[in-house]
Amino acid sequence: MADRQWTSRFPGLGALEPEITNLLLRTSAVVDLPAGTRIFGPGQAPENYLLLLDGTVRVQQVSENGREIVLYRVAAGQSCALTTACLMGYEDYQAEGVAETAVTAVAIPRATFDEAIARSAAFRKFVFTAFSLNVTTLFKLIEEVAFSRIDERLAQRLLQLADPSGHIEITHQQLAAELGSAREVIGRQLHEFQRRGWVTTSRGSIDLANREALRQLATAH
Amino acid sequence: MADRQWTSRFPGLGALEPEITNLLLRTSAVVDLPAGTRIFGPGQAPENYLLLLDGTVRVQQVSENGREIVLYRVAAGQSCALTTACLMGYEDYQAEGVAETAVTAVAIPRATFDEAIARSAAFRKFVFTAFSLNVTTLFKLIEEVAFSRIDERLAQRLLQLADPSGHIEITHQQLAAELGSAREVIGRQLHEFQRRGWVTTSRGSIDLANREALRQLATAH
DNA sequence: TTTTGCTATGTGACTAGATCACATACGAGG
DNA sequence: CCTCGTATGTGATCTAGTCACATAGCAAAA
Repeated sequence: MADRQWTSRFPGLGALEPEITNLLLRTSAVVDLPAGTRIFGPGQAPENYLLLLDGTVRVQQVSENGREIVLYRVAAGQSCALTTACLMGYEDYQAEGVAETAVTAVAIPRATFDEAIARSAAFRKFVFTAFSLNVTTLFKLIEEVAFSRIDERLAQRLLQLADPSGHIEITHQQLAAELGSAREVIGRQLHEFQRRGWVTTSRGSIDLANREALRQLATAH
Repeated sequence: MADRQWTSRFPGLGALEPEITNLLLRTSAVVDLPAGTRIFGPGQAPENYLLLLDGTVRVQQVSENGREIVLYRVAAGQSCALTTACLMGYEDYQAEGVAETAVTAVAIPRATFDEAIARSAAFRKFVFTAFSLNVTTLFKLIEEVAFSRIDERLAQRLLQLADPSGHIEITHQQLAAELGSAREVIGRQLHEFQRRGWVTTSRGSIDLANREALRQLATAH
């Protein structure tokens, strides 16, 4: 099957040494996970290094008092950098990873991962670059949470979550959990967006009516 | 001089392969940086992997509109994980690192770093563990910024910054930059702490008068 | 069809924190 | 003692989060 050749689907893995490619293809499994699967979380350390072939994984932080904030998403063609961190440092993170859609992923066992890291400069570069990119997004997130207005962050997130037709299936509560805010706040902001004609809302979904206006607000500083 | 043997001052580097230890000792320089030195920042990528022998480095995020927040500190005996990230991913971070005190550090050139990573499992583990630990602190920071009260965060930071006698040389403005808050807010909180007899303040410095009370507030959730 | 019940959303009052515009106060150097 | 830069104090106002509770949409059961 085509998945035998999955290494070619990751730009950084194209130039891999042949014996490393073979090692990866031989010892890794391609797995399918249904939407909603909890991939890792507190008390559930990931056992494999995951490369996403299809679908998206949402990584979120849940605080003691039940409040949530989405840290980042992992899309097809990316590796789950947090998984990396866990494998590297044997750290038990508080964050959890959830399959947001049905997910197809390559699961590289730790032993293979360690061996590939040890033997291949190209593989190291691939892993580190992915990891490093993610730290950058965390820095941006800290800055946004600390200094950005909630309406800007909401506009930005709506644009990010919308499908090509501008539709989003999401509740106010879920949007609040995206941004680490509160349901009422999101509701009021959406109300204002609707008043301005930028979105239309209905129970459980939102449609973008004026992406340009939202984009302008999102990039306003 | 004693610094020839600096590898022994990092627990994770004690069990290093002898030829790797030699490589590190041979090609790395021990450098002294005065307090206030900007070690890396936007447009100033670090050229070496730094291991701190003495002093502390403050890593902070500065936003476009000039607001600041301290991301973490690197203390003696630790490596600068962000430097790591830069070396790994060739990413240009927005964050900047500043020597908070006079700093003595080992500067490992990139070539040596790459070689040690390639050849030594122990060195990899040392680097990755340090990096991974730091991601954990970033997650905690995100949670605190998003969900914690400013008085709790201030109490926590005062305890962290105080010297053994409970004294801190710092202005309200600097404390605000520590926490990503505003000077007036810090001033009002300190006023309240003082009213309760937990601290005494004077121009440019603070003294802790009741650490236990501060600790209790800091760990309240 | 009507009822029931769960979930989503709306709303006002209140609190916390950030922002703005100033007013003072301190302390080193002239 | 005076001056000036920096640090701190303060009220008004705005934004966002919290709390308590009301209402609305929708689907399954009666």
